[in-house]
Amino acid sequence: MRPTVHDIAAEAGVSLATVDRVLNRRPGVKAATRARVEAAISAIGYERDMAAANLAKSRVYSFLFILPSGDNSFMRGLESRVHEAVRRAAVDRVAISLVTVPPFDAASLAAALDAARELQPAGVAVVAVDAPEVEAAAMRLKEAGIPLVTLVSDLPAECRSHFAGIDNIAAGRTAGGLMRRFAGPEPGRIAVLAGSMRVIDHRERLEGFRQAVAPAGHVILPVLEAHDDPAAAERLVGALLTQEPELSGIYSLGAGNRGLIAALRLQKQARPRAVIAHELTAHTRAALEAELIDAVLNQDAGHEVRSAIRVLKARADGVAVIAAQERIRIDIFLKDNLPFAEGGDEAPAPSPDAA
Amino acid sequence: MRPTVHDIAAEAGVSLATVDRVLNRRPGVKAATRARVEAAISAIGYERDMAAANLAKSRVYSFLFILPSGDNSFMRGLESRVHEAVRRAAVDRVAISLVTVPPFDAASLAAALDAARELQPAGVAVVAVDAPEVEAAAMRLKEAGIPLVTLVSDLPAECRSHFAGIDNIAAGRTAGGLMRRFAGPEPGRIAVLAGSMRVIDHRERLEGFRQAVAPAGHVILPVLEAHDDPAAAERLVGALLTQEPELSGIYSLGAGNRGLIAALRLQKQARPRAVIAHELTAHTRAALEAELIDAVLNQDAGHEVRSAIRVLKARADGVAVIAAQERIRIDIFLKDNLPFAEGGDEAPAPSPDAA
DNA sequence: CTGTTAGCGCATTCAG
DNA sequence: CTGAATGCGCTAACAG
Repeated sequence: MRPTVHDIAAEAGVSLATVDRVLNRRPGVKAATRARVEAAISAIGYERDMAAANLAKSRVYSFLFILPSGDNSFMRGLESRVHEAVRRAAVDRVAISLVTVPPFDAASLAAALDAARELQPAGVAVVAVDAPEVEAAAMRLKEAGIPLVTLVSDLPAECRSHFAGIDNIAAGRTAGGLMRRFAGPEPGRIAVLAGSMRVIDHRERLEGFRQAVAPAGHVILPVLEAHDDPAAAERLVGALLTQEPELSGIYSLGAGNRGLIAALRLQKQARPRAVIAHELTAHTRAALEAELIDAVLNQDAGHEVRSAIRVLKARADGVAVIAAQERIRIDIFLKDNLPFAEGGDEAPAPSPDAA
Repeated sequence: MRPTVHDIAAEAGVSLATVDRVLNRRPGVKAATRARVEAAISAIGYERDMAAANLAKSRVYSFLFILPSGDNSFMRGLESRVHEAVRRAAVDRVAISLVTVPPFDAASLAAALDAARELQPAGVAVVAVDAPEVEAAAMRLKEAGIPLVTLVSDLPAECRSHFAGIDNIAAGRTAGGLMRRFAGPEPGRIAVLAGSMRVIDHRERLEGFRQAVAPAGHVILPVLEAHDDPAAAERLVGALLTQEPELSGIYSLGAGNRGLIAALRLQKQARPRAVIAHELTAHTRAALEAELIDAVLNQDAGHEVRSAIRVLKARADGVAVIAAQERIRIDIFLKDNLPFAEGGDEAPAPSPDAA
C-alpha cells in the first residue's frame, strides 16, 4: 500500500489538516512543524494521489483553446480535433472552451489572450502569431500564473511554458533530404512555394530546406509567395511550369496546396520529378494517391491537441510530463504508408469485469 | 455538475446499493427494479467517475509484459521503455511486472502465457511468436477473461484483443516506395536482407516491398537470411557487395543491422545507391549520420508500451480508446529528421497552485 | 497556529 | 431482494 496522508500525520505527530497545509504550501504552519512534516513526507516516500485530491476538490481543469478562423484545411482539421477532445474531456474533469480569431491578426490575438486572462482558466493553448503585442499579452498571462502552450506556431521560449508543434527547421531539412534523393543525382532547378515569409514557421522551413539542398548543387528559384491562397498558388505554379519545363522539384512549405495540386493536374506531362508538400489533408492525400505529389510532411493535429491538454494539466498540477510522448513527430507520408482516413474512436465490447 | 449515483437513486426511487448492483451487473436485483434503475441512468445521462470508483475499490491494475530475451537492440530498447513505464505506473494505480522468455521459442512463450493466467493479472502484453501452441495459450487467456495485447509482433485477430504495432505490409511498401525513388529511374538489382522468413513480420514486409518495387522493373535478388545475427549479416552482405558491384539498393527488413553496417563501412566505395533498414537504434542512428544508410523505418517502442497499457486499462474498464492515439505510426527517419537521443522525462517547475 | 469533522463519488460490508 | 452505514485518500470549512 502506498503511504497516505494519515501515515505522514502519524509519522510527524500532527493532524491531517496540518499535513494538508504543508502539502499545498498554505500559510499558517510554524516553520518547525512544517520541517517535521516535510521530513516525514520524504522519509516515508509519500506521493500524493491526484485522483483522490481532485475528487475531494471537485476540481475541474478549465482550458481555453484559441485558433485562427478562415478556411485553411489544416486549421479546420485542428479545430475538429479540439472538438473531439471537448467531447472526451468531461471524464477527465477538464472543461475546454474554444474561440477563434482572424488569422495572422496580431491585435485580435492579443485581445483574445487578454480576454482569456480575465476568465482565469487553468491553462491556455494558442496557435501563435509572433508579434510584439502577442508576446506582451503572453507575458501578462505568465504573470497571472496561467500556463500557456503554443500550438503549431511558436512564440519565443520565455513567453510560453511549452510548444506543441514540430521543429520547422528540421522539417525543412527533411524536405530537402527527400528532394535531393527524389530529384536524382544531377543538379537541377527547384521551386519553393510559400505562404508568407512573414510567418516564422515558413522562414524556418525554408532555412532548413536550403541547408539540405544547397550542398547538392541544386538551384533554388526565387520563392513564390501565395499567401496560403489556393487561387494565387494555382496561378503562380501554372506560370512556373510553363516557364521552367526542366524543373526538377517543387517544395510547397505553406498552405494553399489545393492550388498547387490543381496546377499540377492541368499540366501532368510537365510534372517535375519531385513534389513535396506539408500537412496531410483531404487534398494532399488525394494528390499523393494520384501521384501528383510524392511526399507529404505532416504534423499530427490530434497528437498536438492531446499533448497540449496533457501538458497544461501537468503544469497545473506541477508534475512532470513524459518528454518522449510530447515530442511532435515530423511524419513523412508517401502513398505507401497513408493511414486509414480519419475515423472516430473505437467501440469496444464493454466487458463486465475482468480481474 | 455531472450526475452521480445519488441522482440515479433519487430518480429511480431506490438506494445507492441497488444502483451500484445494476451498475456493476451484479445479481440480486428484481428485473423490474433493474429496469427502473437503467431507465434512470440513461434518462439523466449518467457516466461513472472511474477515478472515484477506483479510489473506493483501492483498485490496482496488474499487468504483465512478456518480452523476448537476447541481445536484439530493439527488444532491449523496448524492455527499457517497459521499465520506464513501471516507474511511472504507481501513480496511475497500475502495477506492471515483466518477464522474458527465449526469443522465437514458442514452447517457452506458451508456458509463460499459461503461467501468467495463473497469476490472474488484469491484462497481459506480449511480443508474440505465431505458433499453434502460442495461439492455444492465448485462447486460454481469453477464456479466462484476461485481455491480451500483442506488442510489435502479432497473432491472429481472434487470439488477442489488440495489436500494438505497425502494419508490416505497409512498412514493406513504404520501404519499396523509398527504394524506387532513391535508386533512380532506371531498373536495377536490389538485395533483401531478412532475419528469418519464418517470422510473419518479415514475410509481410517482404510482400509489401515486392508490391512497391516490382512495378518499377527492378530485380529483387534471392533473399539473404541472416537470422538476426550480426556476424552472419556481415558475411552475407560482404559477399554480396563484391559479387554485385552494380547493386542499386539493399533493404534490411529484420534485425542484425550491426553486421550490415560493418560490411558497408568496409566497402564504402561499393555502396549501393539506396540502403534502407528497420528500427532506429544506436547503430542505425550512427549509420544514418555517417550516410551509410539512407533511411530507417521505425516503430516507436515507447509509444507501443504506453499504448499497450492504455488499451489494457480501457479493456479492463470496458471503455473505448482513442483509435487515432493507439495507431502506431511507421516512422521514416532520414539523417535530417532524427529526434534527439533518447532522454528522460522533463522536469517542470512545480507551480504552487494555478487556478 | 493546530486539530476535528464532514464530505467528494463510489463500492461494500452487514442488517433488514 | 433491498437499504443504511462505513471508508478509499484527500480537501475544506470550522472550531479550539
